[in-house]
Amino acid sequence: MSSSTDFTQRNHVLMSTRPEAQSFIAERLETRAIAAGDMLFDHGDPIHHAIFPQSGVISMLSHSEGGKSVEQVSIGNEGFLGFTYLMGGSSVPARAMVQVPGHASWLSITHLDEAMQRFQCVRAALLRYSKALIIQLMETIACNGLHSAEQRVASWLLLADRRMQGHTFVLTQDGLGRALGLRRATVSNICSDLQRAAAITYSRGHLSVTDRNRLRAHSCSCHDRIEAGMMIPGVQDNLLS
Amino acid sequence: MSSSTDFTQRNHVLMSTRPEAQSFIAERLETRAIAAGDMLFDHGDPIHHAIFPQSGVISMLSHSEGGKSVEQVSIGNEGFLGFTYLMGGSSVPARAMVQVPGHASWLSITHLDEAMQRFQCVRAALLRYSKALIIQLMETIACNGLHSAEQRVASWLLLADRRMQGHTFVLTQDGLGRALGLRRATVSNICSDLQRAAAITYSRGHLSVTDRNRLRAHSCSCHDRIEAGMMIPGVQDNLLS
DNA sequence: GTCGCTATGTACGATAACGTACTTCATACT
DNA sequence: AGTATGAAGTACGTTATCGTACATAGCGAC
Repeated sequence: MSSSTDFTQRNHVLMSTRPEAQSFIAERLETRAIAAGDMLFDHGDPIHHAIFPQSGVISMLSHSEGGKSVEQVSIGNEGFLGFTYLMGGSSVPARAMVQVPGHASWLSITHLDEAMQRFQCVRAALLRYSKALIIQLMETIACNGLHSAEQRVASWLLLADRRMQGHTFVLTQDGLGRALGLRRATVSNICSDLQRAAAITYSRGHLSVTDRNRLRAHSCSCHDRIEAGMMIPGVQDNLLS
Repeated sequence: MSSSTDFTQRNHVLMSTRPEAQSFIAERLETRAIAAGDMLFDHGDPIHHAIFPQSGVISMLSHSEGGKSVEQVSIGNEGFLGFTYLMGGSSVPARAMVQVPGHASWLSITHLDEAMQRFQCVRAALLRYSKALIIQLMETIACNGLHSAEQRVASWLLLADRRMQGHTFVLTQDGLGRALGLRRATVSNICSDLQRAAAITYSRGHLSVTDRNRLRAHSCSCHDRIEAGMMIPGVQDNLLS
Protein backbone atom coordinates (compact mmCIF):
# COMPACT_ATOMS: atom_id res chain seq x y z
CA MET A 1 0.00 0.00 0.00
CA SER A 2 1.56 3.27 -1.05
CA SER A 3 1.95 6.16 1.33
CA SER A 4 -0.46 8.13 -0.84
CA THR A 5 -3.10 5.51 -0.17
CA ASP A 6 -2.50 5.87 3.53
CA PHE A 7 -3.38 9.52 3.34
CA THR A 8 -6.77 8.74 1.86
CA GLN A 9 -7.67 6.51 4.74
CA ARG A 10 -7.72 8.94 7.59
CA ASN A 11 -10.74 11.05 6.78
CA HIS A 12 -13.62 10.03 9.00
CA VAL A 13 -16.32 11.10 6.57
CA LEU A 14 -14.92 8.91 3.83
CA MET A 15 -14.16 6.11 6.27
CA SER A 16 -17.77 6.01 7.36
CA THR A 17 -19.03 5.12 3.87
CA ARG A 18 -19.39 1.61 2.52
CA PRO A 19 -16.29 -0.07 1.04
CA GLU A 20 -17.60 0.16 -2.55
CA ALA A 21 -18.17 3.88 -2.15
CA GLN A 22 -14.75 4.29 -0.56
CA SER A 23 -12.95 2.69 -3.44
CA PHE A 24 -15.06 4.55 -6.00
CA ILE A 25 -14.09 7.83 -4.36
CA ALA A 26 -10.49 6.87 -3.62
CA GLU A 27 -9.84 6.41 -7.34
CA ARG A 28 -11.01 9.94 -8.00
CA LEU A 29 -9.32 11.73 -5.10
CA GLU A 30 -6.31 13.93 -5.56
CA THR A 31 -4.25 14.10 -2.40
CA ARG A 32 -1.70 16.81 -1.71
CA ALA A 33 0.22 18.33 1.16
CA ILE A 34 -1.24 21.54 2.56
CA ALA A 35 1.09 24.16 4.03
CA ALA A 36 0.42 26.62 6.83
CA GLY A 37 -1.15 29.75 5.42
CA ASP A 38 -2.44 28.16 2.21
CA MET A 39 -5.81 29.58 1.26
CA LEU A 40 -7.92 26.69 0.00
CA PHE A 41 -11.06 28.73 -0.61
CA ASP A 42 -11.86 32.41 -0.42
CA HIS A 43 -15.20 33.88 0.55
CA GLY A 44 -17.56 33.73 -2.41
CA ASP A 45 -15.52 31.28 -4.49
CA PRO A 46 -17.62 28.91 -6.58
CA ILE A 47 -17.56 25.36 -5.23
CA HIS A 48 -15.81 23.17 -7.78
CA HIS A 49 -14.36 20.69 -5.32
CA ALA A 50 -14.97 19.23 -1.93
CA ILE A 51 -11.83 18.95 0.20
CA PHE A 52 -11.32 16.11 2.67
CA PRO A 53 -8.52 16.76 5.20
CA GLN A 54 -6.48 13.70 6.11
CA SER A 55 -4.37 15.49 8.71
CA GLY A 56 -3.71 19.06 9.77
CA VAL A 57 -6.28 21.70 10.65
CA ILE A 58 -8.08 24.13 8.37
CA SER A 59 -9.66 27.32 9.74
CA MET A 60 -12.66 28.98 8.25
CA LEU A 61 -12.16 32.68 8.88
CA SER A 62 -14.43 35.68 8.77
CA HIS A 63 -13.52 37.91 5.84
CA SER A 64 -11.46 40.53 7.64
CA GLU A 65 -12.76 44.05 7.67
CA GLY A 66 -9.92 46.18 8.86
CA GLY A 67 -7.27 43.52 9.18
CA LYS A 68 -8.86 41.63 12.04
CA SER A 69 -10.41 38.26 11.50
CA VAL A 70 -11.70 35.43 13.64
CA GLU A 71 -11.89 31.72 13.14
CA GLN A 72 -15.47 30.65 12.78
CA VAL A 73 -14.81 26.95 12.75
CA SER A 74 -11.88 24.59 12.37
CA ILE A 75 -12.01 21.48 10.26
CA GLY A 76 -9.78 18.42 10.42
CA ASN A 77 -9.93 14.80 9.35
CA GLU A 78 -13.37 14.46 10.94
CA GLY A 79 -14.96 16.61 8.25
CA PHE A 80 -14.72 18.19 4.84
CA LEU A 81 -14.93 21.53 3.09
CA GLY A 82 -17.77 22.34 0.75
CA PHE A 83 -20.67 21.39 3.00
CA THR A 84 -22.90 24.19 1.76
CA TYR A 85 -22.99 22.52 -1.65
CA LEU A 86 -25.16 19.82 -0.08
CA MET A 87 -27.69 22.46 0.86
CA GLY A 88 -28.08 24.05 -2.50
CA GLY A 89 -25.21 26.51 -2.12
CA SER A 90 -22.94 27.29 -5.04
CA SER A 91 -20.32 29.41 -3.30
CA VAL A 92 -18.13 29.17 -0.22
CA PRO A 93 -19.37 31.08 2.83
CA ALA A 94 -15.94 32.01 4.23
CA ARG A 95 -12.21 31.94 3.69
CA ALA A 96 -10.56 28.59 4.40
CA MET A 97 -6.95 28.72 5.48
CA VAL A 98 -4.52 26.04 6.57
CA GLN A 99 -3.68 26.54 10.22
CA VAL A 100 -1.79 23.32 10.91
CA PRO A 101 -0.07 21.75 7.89
CA GLY A 102 -0.91 18.22 6.81
CA HIS A 103 -2.53 16.49 3.86
CA ALA A 104 -5.91 16.80 2.19
CA SER A 105 -7.76 15.19 -0.71
CA TRP A 106 -9.67 17.02 -3.42
CA LEU A 107 -12.75 15.58 -5.09
CA SER A 108 -14.48 17.39 -7.93
CA ILE A 109 -18.14 18.22 -7.54
CA THR A 110 -18.89 16.15 -10.61
CA HIS A 111 -17.42 13.08 -9.00
CA LEU A 112 -19.05 13.91 -5.69
CA ASP A 113 -22.45 14.10 -7.39
CA GLU A 114 -21.81 10.80 -9.09
CA ALA A 115 -20.78 9.19 -5.82
CA MET A 116 -23.89 10.49 -4.05
CA GLN A 117 -26.08 9.20 -6.84
CA ARG A 118 -24.53 5.74 -6.83
CA PHE A 119 -24.12 5.32 -3.09
CA GLN A 120 -26.73 6.58 -0.71
CA CYS A 121 -24.30 6.25 2.17
CA VAL A 122 -22.18 9.06 0.76
CA ARG A 123 -24.86 11.73 1.05
CA ALA A 124 -25.75 10.38 4.49
CA ALA A 125 -22.12 10.62 5.62
CA LEU A 126 -21.78 14.17 4.35
CA LEU A 127 -25.01 15.20 6.05
CA ARG A 128 -23.94 13.52 9.27
CA TYR A 129 -20.85 15.70 9.33
CA SER A 130 -22.97 18.76 8.59
CA LYS A 131 -24.86 18.04 11.77
CA ALA A 132 -21.60 17.78 13.72
CA LEU A 133 -20.55 21.07 12.17
CA ILE A 134 -23.73 22.81 13.31
CA ILE A 135 -23.20 21.47 16.81
CA GLN A 136 -19.61 22.61 16.76
CA LEU A 137 -20.66 26.09 15.65
CA MET A 138 -23.31 26.31 18.34
CA GLU A 139 -20.93 25.14 21.04
CA THR A 140 -18.29 27.59 19.86
CA ILE A 141 -20.68 30.51 20.24
CA ALA A 142 -21.52 29.45 23.79
CA CYS A 143 -17.88 28.77 24.61
CA ASN A 144 -16.61 32.11 23.33
CA GLY A 145 -19.22 33.90 25.37
CA LEU A 146 -18.84 32.02 28.62
CA HIS A 147 -15.30 30.78 28.96
CA SER A 148 -11.84 32.20 29.49
CA ALA A 149 -9.11 32.52 26.91
CA GLU A 150 -7.17 29.73 28.61
CA GLN A 151 -10.09 27.32 28.42
CA ARG A 152 -10.59 28.07 24.76
CA VAL A 153 -6.93 27.57 23.96
CA ALA A 154 -6.95 24.26 25.78
CA SER A 155 -10.04 23.11 23.89
CA TRP A 156 -8.56 24.08 20.54
CA LEU A 157 -5.37 22.19 21.28
CA LEU A 158 -7.26 19.08 22.40
CA LEU A 159 -9.13 19.09 19.12
CA ALA A 160 -5.98 19.67 17.10
CA ASP A 161 -4.24 16.84 18.95
CA ARG A 162 -7.04 14.47 18.07
CA ARG A 163 -6.99 15.57 14.45
CA MET A 164 -3.26 14.96 14.34
CA GLN A 165 -3.71 11.60 16.04
CA GLY A 166 -1.43 12.56 18.88
CA HIS A 167 1.54 13.55 16.75
CA THR A 168 3.52 16.73 17.22
CA PHE A 169 2.20 19.43 14.92
CA VAL A 170 3.33 22.72 13.46
CA LEU A 171 1.65 25.77 14.98
CA THR A 172 2.98 29.07 16.20
CA GLN A 173 1.51 31.06 19.05
CA ASP A 174 0.82 33.74 16.50
CA GLY A 175 -1.28 31.34 14.44
CA LEU A 176 -3.12 30.08 17.49
CA GLY A 177 -3.83 33.65 18.52
CA ARG A 178 -5.23 34.50 15.12
CA ALA A 179 -7.39 31.40 15.15
CA LEU A 180 -8.94 32.28 18.47
CA GLY A 181 -9.01 36.04 18.10
CA LEU A 182 -6.53 36.53 20.93
CA ARG A 183 -3.39 38.64 21.25
CA ARG A 184 -0.20 36.75 20.72
CA ALA A 185 0.91 38.01 24.12
CA THR A 186 -2.14 36.43 25.73
CA VAL A 187 -1.46 33.13 23.99
CA SER A 188 2.14 33.27 25.10
CA ASN A 189 1.18 33.52 28.76
CA ILE A 190 -1.35 30.75 28.44
CA CYS A 191 1.03 28.40 26.66
CA SER A 192 3.70 29.01 29.28
CA ASP A 193 1.23 28.07 31.95
CA LEU A 194 0.11 24.95 30.10
CA GLN A 195 3.69 23.87 29.55
CA ARG A 196 4.54 24.53 33.20
CA ALA A 197 1.52 22.35 34.06
CA ALA A 198 3.08 19.59 31.93
CA ALA A 199 0.05 19.46 29.64
CA ILE A 200 1.82 20.48 26.44
CA THR A 201 5.34 20.86 25.08
CA TYR A 202 6.32 23.36 22.46
CA SER A 203 9.21 25.14 20.90
CA ARG A 204 9.42 27.51 17.97
CA GLY A 205 6.28 26.47 16.20
CA HIS A 206 6.28 22.79 17.04
CA LEU A 207 3.69 21.75 19.57
CA SER A 208 2.55 18.51 21.11
CA VAL A 209 0.02 17.57 23.72
CA THR A 210 1.82 15.50 26.31
CA ASP A 211 -1.04 14.90 28.72
CA ARG A 212 -4.61 15.12 27.43
CA ASN A 213 -6.08 14.76 30.89
CA ARG A 214 -4.08 17.62 32.33
CA LEU A 215 -4.95 19.72 29.32
CA ARG A 216 -8.60 18.84 29.66
CA ALA A 217 -8.48 20.11 33.24
CA HIS A 218 -7.68 23.53 31.81
CA SER A 219 -10.37 23.37 29.13
CA CYS A 220 -14.13 23.60 29.37
CA SER A 221 -16.81 21.00 28.83
CA CYS A 222 -17.52 22.48 25.41
CA HIS A 223 -14.65 20.49 24.04
CA ASP A 224 -16.17 17.22 25.19
CA ARG A 225 -19.47 18.12 23.60
CA ILE A 226 -17.88 19.09 20.30
CA GLU A 227 -15.89 15.88 20.23
CA ALA A 228 -18.97 13.87 21.12
CA GLY A 229 -20.80 15.48 18.20
CA MET A 230 -18.01 14.34 15.90
CA MET A 231 -18.08 10.73 16.93
CA ILE A 232 -19.27 8.59 14.07
CA PRO A 233 -20.72 5.24 14.99
CA GLY A 234 -18.69 2.50 13.33
CA VAL A 235 -15.49 4.48 12.99
CA GLN A 236 -13.15 3.84 15.83
CA ASP A 237 -10.74 6.52 16.81
CA ASN A 238 -7.37 4.91 16.99
CA LEU A 239 -5.66 7.80 18.68
CA LEU A 240 -5.38 5.87 21.89
CA SER A 241 -4.79 2.41 20.48
CA MET B 1 -59.72 33.21 5.05
CA SER B 2 -59.56 32.59 8.77
CA SER B 3 -56.99 34.26 10.97
CA SER B 4 -55.53 30.84 11.72
CA THR B 5 -54.85 30.41 8.03
CA ASP B 6 -53.03 33.71 8.03
CA PHE B 7 -50.65 32.44 10.62
CA THR B 8 -49.63 29.52 8.44
CA GLN B 9 -48.67 31.79 5.62
CA ARG B 10 -45.84 33.74 7.10
CA ASN B 11 -43.16 31.12 7.39
CA HIS B 12 -40.61 31.59 4.64
CA VAL B 13 -39.54 27.96 4.52
CA LEU B 14 -43.09 26.80 3.92
CA MET B 15 -43.80 29.68 1.57
CA SER B 16 -40.87 28.68 -0.61
CA THR B 17 -42.37 25.27 -1.41
CA ARG B 18 -44.73 24.55 -4.29
CA PRO B 19 -48.44 25.24 -3.78
CA GLU B 20 -49.36 21.52 -3.65
CA ALA B 21 -46.81 20.94 -0.93
CA GLN B 22 -47.99 24.00 0.95
CA SER B 23 -51.57 22.85 1.06
CA PHE B 24 -50.54 19.29 1.94
CA ILE B 25 -48.56 20.62 4.88
CA ALA B 26 -51.06 23.32 5.88
CA GLU B 27 -53.71 20.66 6.49
CA ARG B 28 -51.41 18.91 8.93
CA LEU B 29 -50.04 21.91 10.81
CA GLU B 30 -51.09 22.76 14.30
CA THR B 31 -50.70 26.46 14.98
CA ARG B 32 -50.59 27.97 18.45
CA ALA B 33 -49.49 31.10 20.22
CA ILE B 34 -46.08 30.98 21.87
CA ALA B 35 -45.44 33.00 25.02
CA ALA B 36 -42.19 34.56 26.21
CA GLY B 37 -40.24 32.04 28.24
CA ASP B 38 -41.93 28.95 26.81
CA MET B 39 -39.47 26.13 26.36
CA LEU B 40 -40.28 24.43 23.06
CA PHE B 41 -37.43 21.91 23.21
CA ASP B 42 -34.85 21.03 25.79
CA HIS B 43 -31.36 19.80 25.07
CA GLY B 44 -31.45 16.11 24.24
CA ASP B 45 -35.19 15.87 23.64
CA PRO B 46 -36.19 13.41 20.92
CA ILE B 47 -37.39 15.15 17.76
CA HIS B 48 -41.06 14.33 17.32
CA HIS B 49 -42.05 17.55 15.59
CA ALA B 50 -40.63 20.31 13.48
CA ILE B 51 -41.73 23.78 14.52
CA PHE B 52 -42.25 26.57 12.01
CA PRO B 53 -42.42 30.05 13.60
CA GLN B 54 -44.90 32.40 11.96
CA SER B 55 -43.97 35.38 14.11
CA GLY B 56 -41.94 36.01 17.24
CA VAL B 57 -38.38 34.95 17.93
CA ILE B 58 -37.10 31.71 19.39
CA SER B 59 -33.64 31.47 20.96
CA MET B 60 -31.55 28.36 21.01
CA LEU B 61 -29.58 28.54 24.24
CA SER B 62 -26.53 26.75 25.55
CA HIS B 63 -27.48 24.46 28.41
CA SER B 64 -26.47 26.60 31.34
CA GLU B 65 -23.73 25.36 33.58
CA GLY B 66 -23.82 27.52 36.63
CA GLY B 67 -26.83 29.62 35.76
CA LYS B 68 -25.30 31.47 32.84
CA SER B 69 -26.39 30.74 29.33
CA VAL B 70 -25.89 32.29 25.93
CA GLU B 71 -28.01 32.38 22.84
CA GLN B 72 -26.40 30.34 20.11
CA VAL B 73 -28.84 31.27 17.39
CA SER B 74 -32.22 32.91 17.05
CA ILE B 75 -34.92 31.61 14.77
CA GLY B 76 -37.93 33.43 13.37
CA ASN B 77 -40.33 33.06 10.50
CA GLU B 78 -37.40 32.61 8.11
CA GLY B 79 -36.62 29.17 9.52
CA PHE B 80 -37.75 26.21 11.56
CA LEU B 81 -36.75 24.09 14.52
CA GLY B 82 -35.69 20.50 14.09
CA PHE B 83 -33.09 20.99 11.37
CA THR B 84 -30.77 18.30 12.74
CA TYR B 85 -33.41 15.71 11.90
CA LEU B 86 -32.59 16.27 8.24
CA MET B 87 -29.02 15.28 8.93
CA GLY B 88 -29.69 12.04 10.63
CA GLY B 89 -30.07 13.45 14.11
CA SER B 90 -32.71 12.13 16.47
CA SER B 91 -32.38 14.62 19.32
CA VAL B 92 -32.33 18.37 19.74
CA PRO B 93 -28.88 19.94 20.14
CA ALA B 94 -29.91 22.77 22.49
CA ARG B 95 -32.70 24.32 24.49
CA ALA B 96 -35.19 26.35 22.47
CA MET B 97 -36.94 29.15 24.31
CA VAL B 98 -39.38 31.79 23.16
CA GLN B 99 -37.72 35.19 23.39
CA VAL B 100 -40.33 37.30 21.59
CA PRO B 101 -43.91 35.98 21.73
CA GLY B 102 -45.81 35.22 18.55
CA HIS B 103 -47.23 32.20 16.77
CA ALA B 104 -45.73 28.95 15.55
CA SER B 105 -46.89 25.83 13.74
CA TRP B 106 -46.09 22.25 14.71
CA LEU B 107 -45.70 19.45 12.19
CA SER B 108 -45.11 15.87 13.26
CA ILE B 109 -42.04 14.09 11.95
CA THR B 110 -44.28 11.49 10.36
CA HIS B 111 -46.02 14.13 8.30
CA LEU B 112 -42.75 15.85 7.57
CA ASP B 113 -41.30 12.62 6.23
CA GLU B 114 -44.37 12.08 4.11
CA ALA B 115 -44.19 15.61 2.75
CA MET B 116 -40.51 15.22 1.88
CA GLN B 117 -41.21 11.97 0.12
CA ARG B 118 -44.08 13.35 -1.94
CA PHE B 119 -42.62 16.74 -2.72
CA GLN B 120 -38.95 17.12 -3.49
CA CYS B 121 -39.20 20.87 -2.96
CA VAL B 122 -39.85 20.35 0.74
CA ARG B 123 -36.50 18.74 1.47
CA ALA B 124 -34.82 21.34 -0.72
CA ALA B 125 -36.49 24.16 1.21
CA LEU B 126 -35.49 22.69 4.57
CA LEU B 127 -31.90 22.22 3.42
CA ARG B 128 -31.81 25.74 2.02
CA TYR B 129 -32.65 27.07 5.46
CA SER B 130 -30.02 24.83 7.02
CA LYS B 131 -27.47 26.57 4.86
CA ALA B 132 -28.72 29.97 6.02
CA LEU B 133 -28.49 28.70 9.58
CA ILE B 134 -24.86 27.66 9.15
CA ILE B 135 -24.06 31.06 7.69
CA GLN B 136 -25.86 32.74 10.56
CA LEU B 137 -23.91 30.69 13.08
CA MET B 138 -20.61 31.48 11.39
CA GLU B 139 -21.38 35.19 11.21
CA THR B 140 -22.44 35.20 14.84
CA ILE B 141 -19.10 33.78 15.92
CA ALA B 142 -17.24 36.44 13.99
CA CYS B 143 -19.58 39.17 15.20
CA ASN B 144 -19.32 38.24 18.87
CA GLY B 145 -15.55 38.26 18.62
CA LEU B 146 -15.08 41.46 16.67
CA HIS B 147 -17.90 43.85 17.44
CA SER B 148 -19.14 45.90 20.36
CA ALA B 149 -22.14 45.16 22.53
CA GLU B 150 -24.00 48.05 20.93
CA GLN B 151 -23.46 46.73 17.42
CA ARG B 152 -24.68 43.31 18.44
CA VAL B 153 -27.79 44.67 20.10
CA ALA B 154 -28.57 46.72 17.00
CA SER B 155 -28.14 43.68 14.76
CA TRP B 156 -30.36 41.55 16.94
CA LEU B 157 -33.10 44.17 16.91
CA LEU B 158 -32.91 44.59 13.14
CA LEU B 159 -33.39 40.86 12.75
CA ALA B 160 -36.26 40.79 15.25
CA ASP B 161 -37.92 43.69 13.48
CA ARG B 162 -37.80 41.86 10.18
CA ARG B 163 -39.16 38.72 11.78
CA MET B 164 -42.02 40.73 13.26
CA GLN B 165 -42.62 42.44 9.92
CA GLY B 166 -42.08 45.86 11.42
CA HIS B 167 -44.65 45.53 14.17
CA THR B 168 -44.03 46.45 17.78
CA PHE B 169 -42.94 43.42 19.74
CA VAL B 170 -42.69 42.27 23.32
CA LEU B 171 -39.17 42.15 24.71
CA THR B 172 -37.64 43.34 27.96
CA GLN B 173 -34.08 44.58 28.32
CA ASP B 174 -33.59 41.67 30.64
CA GLY B 175 -34.57 39.23 27.91
CA LEU B 176 -32.39 40.96 25.36
CA GLY B 177 -29.49 40.87 27.76
CA ARG B 178 -29.90 37.18 28.34
CA ALA B 179 -30.11 36.51 24.62
CA LEU B 180 -26.88 38.30 23.92
CA GLY B 181 -25.01 37.36 27.09
CA LEU B 182 -24.89 40.95 28.31
CA ARG B 183 -25.71 42.56 31.65
CA ARG B 184 -29.09 44.17 31.83
CA ALA B 185 -27.33 47.36 32.86
CA THR B 186 -25.29 47.29 29.66
CA VAL B 187 -28.42 46.74 27.58
CA SER B 188 -30.12 49.59 29.39
CA ASN B 189 -27.40 52.06 28.43
CA ILE B 190 -27.38 50.87 24.85
CA CYS B 191 -31.15 51.06 24.48
CA SER B 192 -31.20 54.58 25.90
CA ASP B 193 -28.64 55.60 23.33
CA LEU B 194 -30.56 53.97 20.50
CA GLN B 195 -33.78 55.62 21.57
CA ARG B 196 -32.05 58.98 21.90
CA ALA B 197 -30.76 58.43 18.37
CA ALA B 198 -34.39 57.95 17.26
CA ALA B 199 -33.68 54.45 15.98
CA ILE B 200 -36.00 52.59 18.34
CA THR B 201 -38.85 53.29 20.73
CA TYR B 202 -39.55 51.24 23.80
CA SER B 203 -41.34 51.23 27.07
CA ARG B 204 -41.77 48.57 29.69
CA GLY B 205 -41.22 45.54 27.52
CA HIS B 206 -42.71 46.83 24.29
CA LEU B 207 -40.22 47.70 21.62
CA SER B 208 -40.37 48.86 18.05
CA VAL B 209 -37.81 49.83 15.47
CA THR B 210 -38.73 53.26 14.22
CA ASP B 211 -35.88 53.83 11.79
CA ARG B 212 -34.11 50.82 10.33
CA ASN B 213 -31.47 52.95 8.64
CA ARG B 214 -30.50 54.76 11.81
CA LEU B 215 -30.42 51.46 13.64
CA ARG B 216 -28.29 49.94 10.91
CA ALA B 217 -25.80 52.76 11.40
CA HIS B 218 -25.28 51.46 14.94
CA SER B 219 -25.01 47.82 13.87
CA CYS B 220 -22.28 45.97 12.03
CA SER B 221 -22.18 44.53 8.54
CA CYS B 222 -22.72 41.06 10.01
CA HIS B 223 -26.40 41.79 10.11
CA ASP B 224 -26.55 42.46 6.39
CA ARG B 225 -24.71 39.24 5.66
CA ILE B 226 -27.00 37.20 7.90
CA GLU B 227 -30.07 38.72 6.30
CA ALA B 228 -28.64 38.15 2.83
CA GLY B 229 -28.11 34.49 3.71
CA MET B 230 -31.79 34.24 4.65
CA MET B 231 -33.13 35.66 1.41
CA ILE B 232 -35.00 33.01 -0.46
CA PRO B 233 -35.35 33.52 -4.18
CA GLY B 234 -39.01 33.70 -5.10
CA VAL B 235 -40.24 34.81 -1.70
CA GLN B 236 -40.60 38.52 -1.53
CA ASP B 237 -40.20 40.18 1.79
CA ASN B 238 -43.20 42.41 2.23
CA LEU B 239 -41.89 44.20 5.27
CA LEU B 240 -41.26 47.31 3.26
CA SER B 241 -44.22 47.12 0.92
C1' DG C 1 31.12 31.02 14.37
C1' DT C 2 28.38 34.82 13.28
C1' DC C 3 24.40 36.92 11.47
C1' DG C 4 19.66 37.48 10.68
C1' DC C 5 15.12 35.97 10.96
C1' DT C 6 11.35 34.45 13.38
C1' DA C 7 9.25 32.70 17.61
C1' DT C 8 8.59 33.69 22.22
C1' DG C 9 8.69 36.34 26.83
C1' DT C 10 7.36 40.37 29.32
C1' DA C 11 5.79 45.03 30.62
C1' DC C 12 2.85 49.26 30.64
C1' DG C 13 -1.39 51.66 30.62
C1' DA C 14 -6.04 51.57 28.40
C1' DT C 15 -10.81 49.96 28.08
C1' DA C 16 -14.97 47.43 27.44
C1' DA C 17 -17.70 44.93 29.83
C1' DC C 18 -18.55 42.82 34.38
C1' DG C 19 -21.14 42.02 39.36
C1' DT C 20 -23.73 44.19 42.45
C1' DA C 21 -26.62 47.32 44.45
C1' DC C 22 -29.76 50.88 44.84
C1' DT C 23 -33.07 54.20 42.79
C1' DT C 24 -36.78 55.67 39.78
C1' DC C 25 -40.68 54.99 37.16
C1' DA C 26 -44.85 53.03 34.50
C1' DT C 27 -48.59 50.10 34.50
C1' DA C 28 -52.12 46.92 36.59
C1' DC C 29 -54.77 45.75 40.47
C1' DT C 30 -57.43 46.56 44.72
C1' DA D 1 -56.59 57.05 44.48
C1' DG D 2 -53.16 54.13 46.54
C1' DT D 3 -50.16 50.53 46.17
C1' DA D 4 -47.66 46.51 44.56
C1' DT D 5 -44.84 44.82 40.89
C1' DG D 6 -41.83 44.45 37.41
C1' DA D 7 -39.11 47.36 34.01
C1' DA D 8 -35.65 50.57 33.37
C1' DG D 9 -31.88 54.04 34.96
C1' DT D 10 -27.64 54.75 37.40
C1' DA D 11 -23.38 54.19 40.11
C1' DC D 12 -19.42 51.92 42.33
C1' DG D 13 -15.27 49.31 42.05
C1' DT D 14 -13.43 45.06 39.54
C1' DT D 15 -11.44 42.25 35.92
C1' DA D 16 -10.09 40.03 31.70
C1' DT D 17 -8.34 41.14 27.80
C1' DC D 18 -6.48 44.54 24.67
C1' DG D 19 -2.67 47.55 22.01
C1' DT D 20 1.72 48.49 21.86
C1' DA D 21 6.37 48.13 22.58
C1' DC D 22 10.62 46.20 23.51
C1' DA D 23 13.67 42.30 25.05
C1' DT D 24 15.26 37.47 24.60
C1' DA D 25 16.34 33.27 22.38
C1' DG D 26 16.48 29.25 19.12
C1' DC D 27 17.63 27.83 14.50
C1' DG D 28 19.14 28.06 9.65
C1' DA D 29 22.18 30.27 6.10
C1' DC D 30 26.52 31.66 4.90
